[in-house]
Amino acid sequence: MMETATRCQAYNVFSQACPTRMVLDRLADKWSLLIMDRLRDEPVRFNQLRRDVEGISQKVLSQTLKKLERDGLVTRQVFATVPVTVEYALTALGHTLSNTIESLAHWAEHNIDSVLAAQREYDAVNA
Amino acid sequence: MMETATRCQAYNVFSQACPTRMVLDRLADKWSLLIMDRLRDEPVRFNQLRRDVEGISQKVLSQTLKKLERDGLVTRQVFATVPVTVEYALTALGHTLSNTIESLAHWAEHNIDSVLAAQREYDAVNA
DNA sequence: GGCAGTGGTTTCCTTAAAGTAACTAAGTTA
DNA sequence: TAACTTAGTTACTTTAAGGAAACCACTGCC
Repeated sequence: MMETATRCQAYNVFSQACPTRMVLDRLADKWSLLIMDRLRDEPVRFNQLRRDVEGISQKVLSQTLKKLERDGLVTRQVFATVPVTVEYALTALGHTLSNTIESLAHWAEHNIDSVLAAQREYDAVNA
Repeated sequence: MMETATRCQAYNVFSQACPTRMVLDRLADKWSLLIMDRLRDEPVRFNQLRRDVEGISQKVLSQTLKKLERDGLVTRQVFATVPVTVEYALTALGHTLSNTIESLAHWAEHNIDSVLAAQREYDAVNA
């Protein structure tokens, strides 16, 4: 039986049944955060997204967008132009999450040098 | 040739060579964020961590802790007790990151219901 | 001597995520 | 008519992550 979000919070985030952990699991893939970050400032079309998020394949982009749409984080809007235009954008819910994602990105930008230094030091000691 | 963090920031986070993306990649596994969240308030011993973070195996816990230690986010301290005690704790760097992790966890706690509702609606439409 | 507890490592296997490439469809241009 | 664009899907393969179980060393306890 699934616990409610409230119960989960009252117990612990580390429980397997906790929905919070489900969300964390969902975002912890290779591309979701990157895509949401790209959508932060403006709606972006499929192929533009594919060009901007370097290295992602058509298949995985499509899959990931579908998941994000299913989770209510992203909208998909089709325009009957020729060729057809499909625009992806963050929902209101998606925008509330993107603030956190941005702070994660900021952390990475500001601390990447410390992380790389730590890695070098660790590797030197554990040669 | 590896770009510097500054160059990366000036260009874009979405580039494959960007170190920021390396950090995002590293954190986007199944357990890292969860472990760091558990270490947030106090140092925790190996087996305690294993019991608290439900579902993680001994091997994966050990691997993940090593990665976090290598990245300079977690320290490992051995006490010569019997049986031996090994305590894991966040570094100063790790603490700066844990604030962001906490906000991610908060987001999940507050919005899980919206996400689940969106999923139900999506599944109903795409039956 | 044998079991318990600590904190791991090693091996083997399964599974899920991701990559590659080819294919579709609709319409526009040359 | 053939090629190009958009936005995908499908089939197949590869890779990486994770899980299961057994093993190690150390020592105290009974």
